[in-house]
Amino acid sequence: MTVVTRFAPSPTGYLHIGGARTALFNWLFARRHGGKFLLRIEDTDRARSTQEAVDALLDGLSWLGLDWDGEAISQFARKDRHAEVVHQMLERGAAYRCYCTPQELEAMREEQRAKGLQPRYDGRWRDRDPAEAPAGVAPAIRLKAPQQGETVVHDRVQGEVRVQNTQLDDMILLRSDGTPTYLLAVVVDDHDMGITHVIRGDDHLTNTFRQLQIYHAMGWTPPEFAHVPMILGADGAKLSKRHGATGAEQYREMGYLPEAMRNYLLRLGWGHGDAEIIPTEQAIEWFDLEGIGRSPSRFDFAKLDNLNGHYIRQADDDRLVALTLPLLEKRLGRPLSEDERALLARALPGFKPRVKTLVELADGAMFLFAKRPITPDEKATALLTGDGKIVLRTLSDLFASAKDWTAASLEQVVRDHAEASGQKLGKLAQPLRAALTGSTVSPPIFDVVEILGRSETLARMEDAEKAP
RNA sequence: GUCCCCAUCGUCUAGAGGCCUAGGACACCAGCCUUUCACGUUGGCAGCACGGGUUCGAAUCCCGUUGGGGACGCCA
Repeated sequence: MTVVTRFAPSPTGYLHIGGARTALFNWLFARRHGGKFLLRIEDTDRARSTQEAVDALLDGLSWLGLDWDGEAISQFARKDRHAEVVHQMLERGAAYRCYCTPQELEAMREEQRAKGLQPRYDGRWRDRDPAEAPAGVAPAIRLKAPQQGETVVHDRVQGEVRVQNTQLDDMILLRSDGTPTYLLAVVVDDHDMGITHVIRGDDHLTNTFRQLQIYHAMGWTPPEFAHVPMILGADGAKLSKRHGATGAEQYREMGYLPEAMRNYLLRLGWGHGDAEIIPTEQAIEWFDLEGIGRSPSRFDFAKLDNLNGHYIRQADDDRLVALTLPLLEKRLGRPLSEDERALLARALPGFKPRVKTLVELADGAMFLFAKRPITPDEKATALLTGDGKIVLRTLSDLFASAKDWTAASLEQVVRDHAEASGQKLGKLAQPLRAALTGSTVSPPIFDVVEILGRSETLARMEDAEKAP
C-alpha cells in the first residue's frame, strides 16, 4: 500500500509553527515511504479564506522546503460531493433531518449545563416523524450515531483510546443552508483523496471518535491515525501570539534558516536515540511514528539558536551572502554596490562562527559599510582615549609603511612591535578593533584590516585619533 | 462541569522490569585554545511529580492524588 499523507490547514493568514511541524511530519513520513504528501486547504469558512491567507500558507511551506504533490485542494470546492455523501447517508438511514432552531439548541445546552451535564444534542428529532416538521424551517442533517457501546481509536501515537458512545451526540453533517460541517468534510476528503495516514495535532483526537462514526456509517475503511501532542510556549501554556512568533514567516524574518527550523521542529516531539543534528536527508531515512512522544513539548529559542548557528556554519558562503544582502540593504536604505558585495563575501567566513541568526550576521557586518567617521559604541569609545590613541598612532605608522597588505603580514608587523615594546598583543589589537569596527567584538582584527583595505583602514584609524 | 490525553535534569529527549551510580543535547558554571567575541575542546551543576501496590527486583507494570494539555458549536 502506498502511503498518502496530507496537511490540511485552515487559512488563518500565516503558517502556525505547530502546523509547520505537523506538515513536516507528514512530509517526512510520505518521503520516507516513497508515498505522496498532499495539501488541502480547509477553506469552508469563506470569511477567513482570502487569497492572501492561502498564499501565506503556501509561502510558509515553500520556505520550509516542504513540497506537496499535485495541486493544493480546496475543501470549499468539494462541497457538492460532501452534500452528496450526506444524502447517501440519509438514504441508508444513517442520518436524519433535525428541525431544531439554533435558539432551541442553545436553550437545551443551557439547561444541561445548569444541571452539570455535558452539553449534548438530545436526539429529539432522531426518531420523530418527519411529518411533524415545522413549516418553513430548513433542517440540518445529523448523523444517527450509535447510542450503545464504545468507539475506539487505534492511534499510532496515543495507543488505544476509547470513549463510551453515550458521551457522543448526533453531530450535524450538513447545515440547514446545505453546507457541510468540518467533521464531515474532513472524512469525505480524506477518503476521496486516498489518505492512508492522518498525522495531526492531538487537539483533533476527540474529533476522531466522531469522524470514525462517519467512516463506519459509510462503510469506509478509516486511515491510520497519529495524533501528535501540541507545542506549548516556554511557560507551558498553549502557544499563542503572546509568546511572540507563532508564524513560520516570522522565523524567516528573525534570520533562521529553513534547515535549522526543520531540524528543530523534528526534534520537538520526536527522537531517534541521541541524535540531535539531523539533516533532512537523514530525517527522511529515520522518521517513524514510533519516535513521536506523547507529551506536549515547549518551544525553546535557545536550542533553535544553537541549531541555527550550526547550520549557518555549514551553509554555503554564496547562499549566506544572498540571504544577508536584503537585510543589509534594508538597514542601509540603499542597494549594495558590486564592490561592497565582494567585501561582504570576503568578510563572511569571519562572521559565520559567531552568529546565531542572519539578523545577527547583518548587524555584525554593518561596520563594513558604515560611512566615515564611524560611531563607536560605548565600550569601543573607552578604548579610544589616551593610551588607545597612542597605540593607533604607532600602528598607523607601521601600517603606512607596510609593503604587503595581508592579514598574515600585518599581524606579524603588530606582533613584532608588541614583542619589541613588551606589550601584550591584545593591548594593541583592541584599540585597533575599536577604531576599525566601532565595537569591542568582531571577526579576527587582522582579517578585518585586510578586508577593509589600506586606505579605509588608515582613514578610520586617523578618524579615531582625531576624535575628541 | 463532563469526557479524553499526558507526566524523566530549567528545556528537548534516551530509557520496552535487572544493562541505571538514569545517558545525550541546549542553556548555565569553570578550565583549555585565543588579538576580542565566538567556534572548538575538557570538566561540572541539574531529573524519574507524589502516595500506594505488583515483583526477588520498578523510571519502566497497576491504582490513586496532584499538576499540565485538549475536546465538548448549524467554527475549523
